Amino acid sequence: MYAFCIIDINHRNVDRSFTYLVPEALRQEVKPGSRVLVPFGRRDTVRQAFVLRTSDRCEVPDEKLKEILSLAPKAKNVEQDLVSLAVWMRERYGGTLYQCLSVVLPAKADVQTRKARFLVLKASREELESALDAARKKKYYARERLLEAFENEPVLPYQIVSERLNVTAKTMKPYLESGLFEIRESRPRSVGNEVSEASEAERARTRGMVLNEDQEKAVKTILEDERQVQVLFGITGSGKTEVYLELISRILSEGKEAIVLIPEISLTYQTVMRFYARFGELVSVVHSRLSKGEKAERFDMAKKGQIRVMIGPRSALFTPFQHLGLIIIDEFHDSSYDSEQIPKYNAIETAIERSRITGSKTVLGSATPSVSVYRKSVEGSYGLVRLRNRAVSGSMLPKTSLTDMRRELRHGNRSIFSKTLLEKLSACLERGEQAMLFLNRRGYSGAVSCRSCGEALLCPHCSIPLSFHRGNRLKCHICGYERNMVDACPSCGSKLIGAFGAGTEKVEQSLKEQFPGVRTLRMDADTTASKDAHYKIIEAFRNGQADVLIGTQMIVKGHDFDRVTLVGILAADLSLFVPDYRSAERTFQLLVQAMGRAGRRKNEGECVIQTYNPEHYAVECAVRQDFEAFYESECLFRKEMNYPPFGSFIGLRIYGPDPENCRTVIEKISSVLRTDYPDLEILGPAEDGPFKVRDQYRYICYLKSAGLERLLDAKNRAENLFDSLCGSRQVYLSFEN
DNA sequence: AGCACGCCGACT
DNA sequence: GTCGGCGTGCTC
Repeated sequence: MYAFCIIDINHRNVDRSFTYLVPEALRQEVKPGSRVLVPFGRRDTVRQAFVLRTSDRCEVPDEKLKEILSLAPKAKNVEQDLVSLAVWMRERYGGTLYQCLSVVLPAKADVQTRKARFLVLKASREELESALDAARKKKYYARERLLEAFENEPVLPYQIVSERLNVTAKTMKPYLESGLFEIRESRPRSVGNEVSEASEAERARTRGMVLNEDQEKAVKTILEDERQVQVLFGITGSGKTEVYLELISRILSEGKEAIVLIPEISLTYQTVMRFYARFGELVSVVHSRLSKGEKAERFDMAKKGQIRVMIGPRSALFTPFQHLGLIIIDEFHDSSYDSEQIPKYNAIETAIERSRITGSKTVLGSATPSVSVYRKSVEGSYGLVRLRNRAVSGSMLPKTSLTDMRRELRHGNRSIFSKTLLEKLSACLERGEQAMLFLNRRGYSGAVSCRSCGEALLCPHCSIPLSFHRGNRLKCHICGYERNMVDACPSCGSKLIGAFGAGTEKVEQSLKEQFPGVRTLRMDADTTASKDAHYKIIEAFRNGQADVLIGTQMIVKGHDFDRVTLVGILAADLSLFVPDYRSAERTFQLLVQAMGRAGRRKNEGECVIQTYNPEHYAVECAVRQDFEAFYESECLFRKEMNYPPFGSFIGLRIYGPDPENCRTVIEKISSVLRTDYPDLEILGPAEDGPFKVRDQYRYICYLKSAGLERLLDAKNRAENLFDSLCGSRQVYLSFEN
């Protein structure tokens, strides 16, 4: 028996598996995940190693192999759990263990053991307001936040204040220097009774928060049900957060800790404040803008138990809590839970694995659950809890109308807006209410092509067409390459070249033509490039500085705007035909989320969905907000195609600057896999779409099978082959799910 | 990471 | 002639 081991040395040069013989006496105990001691190197120094997997076959000649010495005396601490998690991630998603470990384990470098700092408000409320008003003239826009923050609690952790989210220490500086605040090194409990009274009052208010019947039942079921994973399926506005808060509170009272994952985009100051109001300084936040040191510091506090609730996107999953009791993933269908970097891990799967290792519970919350997860709860392997009603009484789901743009075209309407949408927009603006227009394409229009020869203008670094933007510019939406618009076709010289389709820029322009004087804000990748832009646009819209917010999918996620009563979805089908088996699911989710933005409060909301595919089940079910019907139709399709959850697949991608090298490598790997894994369905290799991205040529090969296990076996084989085939040549390997 | 092999400058 | 610089490469 052979054991494939990772030596416990954090360095790329030794970050590959080494094969050891398993002595007879250890056969029972040596299994994937166990820690062993092995002789390593010329000197046979004794080192710890992690067993990745065992096998009765190996490609290294026996005479080179050494024997495992013994099991490592295992120190059962959280580090160990996280290492196991990294081992699991490496097995599941590929890459090197070094890469997985660096994602999972907090950066050891520059951990400053600074004391937590607290901001104490010294001034009266009036003084604060007038000082903030003065500062506002200098474009410091933190006013409302600060007022809100210090309303109930004159002492707040500096990190929470300075960090609503995009407001940096620099922005805070003028306030700090104003003398309004004092910074203290530790929580000033002795500052005065009024401090603790105020915070106590606030706590009491939220502690005694009354859950409605549905919420109460949800909490009870989630806590009492045996199953490790619980799906919380609640329509938009049904009050999932209250359920989270109550669950956390129960978990804390058992002496355990909780992690709350939220999509990066909805990590707003309000979200954090709701948790802070309930749990005070036990709550902390991590997010991508923190420096390594800041993040390490917070993780360190979590490890020591000074922090017991961690909120953050994806990476907060790796908070080194010692007594983890609960992982909550809000809006778990969100695509930000898929990492784009190697290891390309999925935070849902990884959270479930972490909670399995630690014996804690995972709660997956969404208004639009993914088909794969929902199926597990239908099957009964996950628990399912529903919130069927909106928590704010009186608020209801928007009245929705579907307009067929093919018909509009037949009636001579060639504009981006249907007649219905124009009428409703006009009425909405007249009432002085706000509207949101959603279009999943940025720029002015789409591809630029020649009407004479049909050639499209491609990005020189990526094999996709350039998009036309305002100011006669062409941009690549993958790599950001930019150039001026051409006046003749580079391939045939014809002057008949033009751009097709409409993007958010064109929507903005057309809207201004239709409604002169309308105040608009546009939010897409182009307007949110600078650091605080995202936040500024949202705030400006919230404060009523615009009538219409136009944007790509980033406007539909989680933001609550009280005064929005109309949502227009300009092209519901744009996301429908992207080559991904989940495109229908994504479209359904996007539509339901977008519709959920209307009528969040007492005003009744309306929604207009424009589409060229009104009969497609994703569109049709979204209009009726009928998740079950969508789920049934989608399952038929997935089953037919053997797509998840009815079958598994892994995409094996080889990429690099030289297409020939890549092709040779992927052909070699796929041919070996074909002979060694005749039971797997192997598609390709073929050029990936797009073939070239940032000057890297990409080939892909799909492995399909009923279960994941054989696929992971083949994946390991592919990695070993890849290592022996190309050491340091510029060819890279990654896996897609 | 460690450690060995290895090929060029100033020292007993 | 040899001690020692750290560049390169290997560790099952």
